[in-house]
Amino acid sequence: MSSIGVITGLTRHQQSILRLLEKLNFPISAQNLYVQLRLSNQRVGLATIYRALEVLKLRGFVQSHTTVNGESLYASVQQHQHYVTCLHCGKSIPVDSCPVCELEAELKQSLSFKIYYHTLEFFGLCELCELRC
Amino acid sequence: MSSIGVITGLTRHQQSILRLLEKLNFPISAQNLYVQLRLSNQRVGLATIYRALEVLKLRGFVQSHTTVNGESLYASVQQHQHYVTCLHCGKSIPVDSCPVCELEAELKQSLSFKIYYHTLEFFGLCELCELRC
DNA sequence: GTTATTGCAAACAATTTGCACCCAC
DNA sequence: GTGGGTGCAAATTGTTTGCAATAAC
Repeated sequence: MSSIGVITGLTRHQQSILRLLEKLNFPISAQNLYVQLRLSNQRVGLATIYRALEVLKLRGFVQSHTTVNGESLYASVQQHQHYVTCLHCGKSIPVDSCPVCELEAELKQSLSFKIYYHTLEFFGLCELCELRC
Repeated sequence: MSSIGVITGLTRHQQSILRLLEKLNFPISAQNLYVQLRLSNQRVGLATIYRALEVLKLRGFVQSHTTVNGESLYASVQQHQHYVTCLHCGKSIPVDSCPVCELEAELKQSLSFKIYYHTLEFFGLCELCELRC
């Protein structure tokens, strides 16, 4: 399901942030989103971005996770991409397959929760850091 | 693999924090760990706890994730427990099965990363919040 | 006109850092 | 004694809040 196109009940900033996240194919921080939007000459405040991301998360359009250095990264749930991340240097590489979707379908049946999406991430050490540690 | 018992190269606080996390069967915040340790009359500073958790994460003994309200929770990787979490109220319920371990084994073979553990979480709305939203 | 949204700056809170002290070896 | 480990307090930083100005309808 693509969310591209106008979605009712979203403000203009919420719309443009969602568009941008859907266009990007990698997770991005709020601060970085702020820079991007200002560069494309949109007059927007950082607080608005945080408020918009909050709403988009609550509505199930956007997901976030926290990096090794404590920063939150945001991405469209459409991306549905998983990563292997190095605990030491933070380097991430994408993982192609996802064994979770089947289970997700089951849970949607069996639980009273309405499930929007899932996150899956592998952690370890990359080749370089393994040598260094 | 149980880590209970003395692990070489860990300081006393790192040891006791790891023990505590292994004894608890739920994720806990650093601040909360601080309270717990002080209650069991250990003289320890909050900074030490953050430093210890950092080391334990780097060594692959402990994993963390961020709650809906931006707080980091820490858990022993032994727990290997996944959750469905409500985006609105933050309520979490555990998920029994895990379809990921097989893929993890594959990745360990095919990637140059040394993988310690994975995180998997489902997000959505619980029954109550779905009605309220 | 009325109401929700926004930008800005100030406030907040979790986490990190600096540094003197302490403990282990 | 020497080195790393530690507690405390101060500093930092990502995020949130208060509020007047602005946009939406």
